Amino acid sequence: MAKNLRMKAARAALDMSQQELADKIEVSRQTINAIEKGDYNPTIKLCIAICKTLGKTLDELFWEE
Amino acid sequence: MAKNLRMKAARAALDMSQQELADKIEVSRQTINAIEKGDYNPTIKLCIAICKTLGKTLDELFWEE
DNA sequence: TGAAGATGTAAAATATATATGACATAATGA
DNA sequence: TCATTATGTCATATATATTTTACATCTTCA
Repeated sequence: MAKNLRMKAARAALDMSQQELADKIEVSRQTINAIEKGDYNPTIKLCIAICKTLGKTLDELFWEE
Repeated sequence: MAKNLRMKAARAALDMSQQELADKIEVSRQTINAIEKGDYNPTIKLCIAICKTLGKTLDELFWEE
């Protein structure tokens, strides 16, 4: 999978660290890191939690043409 | 998790059985059934494959308010 | 009737998402 | 210079998504 730069950008726009995002969603920092890096194929539930925390929708952060 | 009736409806609109959808995506029929039934927390990759096959987007089939 | 397709469901096995702990490096500020 | 924070990465362990096989019910059609 490719890097998720949209997620990284959305997080940066809120001045939030990977650790802060991980804490809010209650997952490990490594999970957030791996998703942004493109190593993981996260579950829809986690994606939705990330989207809500970052104020984005699934299509905005995770849709692929 | 709640039943995914939007997915069920989108599939029905294309007159596609769970088996046909499963074959196109290359997963088991039980996986499709479980997702529609709400038993599973599928991966984003699988959700995207389902969306593309059904002509919908992530927000249309999997977003939750 | 009864055969076949569609769906729901369950148990056991396998694949993989995620956690935990640890270490390294770069950037920043005291 | 040093301490701290943010990030990247790895190895091992655990939780859970998914497969496989199987069986049951319901509908529909020959």
